[in-house]
Amino acid sequence: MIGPYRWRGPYCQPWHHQSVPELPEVETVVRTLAPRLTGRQVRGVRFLSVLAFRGNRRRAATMLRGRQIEAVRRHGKFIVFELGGGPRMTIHLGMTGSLLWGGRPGPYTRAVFELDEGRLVFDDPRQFGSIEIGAALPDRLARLGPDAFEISAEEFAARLKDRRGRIKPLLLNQRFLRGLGNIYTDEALFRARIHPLAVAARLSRARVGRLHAAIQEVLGEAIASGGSSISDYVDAEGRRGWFQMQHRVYGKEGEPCPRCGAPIRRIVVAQRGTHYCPQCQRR
DNA sequence: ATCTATTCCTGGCTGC
DNA sequence: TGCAGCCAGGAATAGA
Repeated sequence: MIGPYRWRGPYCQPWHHQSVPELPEVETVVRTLAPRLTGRQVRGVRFLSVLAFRGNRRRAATMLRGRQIEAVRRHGKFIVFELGGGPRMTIHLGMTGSLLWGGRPGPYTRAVFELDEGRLVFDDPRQFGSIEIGAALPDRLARLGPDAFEISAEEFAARLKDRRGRIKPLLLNQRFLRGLGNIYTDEALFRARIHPLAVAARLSRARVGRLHAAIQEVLGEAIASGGSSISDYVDAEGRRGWFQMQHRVYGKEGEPCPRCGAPIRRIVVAQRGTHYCPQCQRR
């Protein structure tokens, strides 16, 4: 992995030091890649794994060949490639996906895009990521909720108002709000001092406001720390920016809460490891 | 609407 | 030391 660590595959550190690509990581990838990819022409595509692309790979390669990349943007956790005169392509990084500009294909490379200038390599050891092309795509993207980093406090409150589910599963639901994943959800709930199992509709106006602010704060800080090392990010060396965010609760079970000192607790919510301070985040 | 369980995958960790 | 088994989770899906 990255920074002070030598590349020995993506799992040199325990999980709680790992950043799964969520909104800020995808945003960083897009900001890095957009200026390099925009205007480039796809010369050819190789899919090195059956799982990387669900569908007819040969047809997909034909559809992509010769297309110009007109724009690269983020939609929630999806990376959207606007291709001239053709359907869109999306890449989702899943759990362990990464896109490397000019990278060399390695043991976990699932797809290689050869461009008129340069090359884009999609690595994904666990293969939870996916590449999609086709007509159904705009629909699928449109079904997602508003962007977690763009939604206003008013709209956020309005959307929460009649939801009877627990707050954490709701925040993870991409059709409710797009972009948050397990880690930043825990971090935002901690900052807002809200219990992950609190019923969404029953949160006070003040708490909803705090939660909205906490989400913006956490995502903003993470993007800023990712952005600060963008130039490093691009060389195959890595994802340094992804690890600069300091987690306060995620992966810190048993460690003292940075606010009150009580030991951080870990429970399972919606089949996800969930970290919170039982003292600061009351039900 | 909301909840739970299951599936996909693999490296690293645990425990015997 | 070796190795089986478990664990992590984004998202789709099925079923309650």
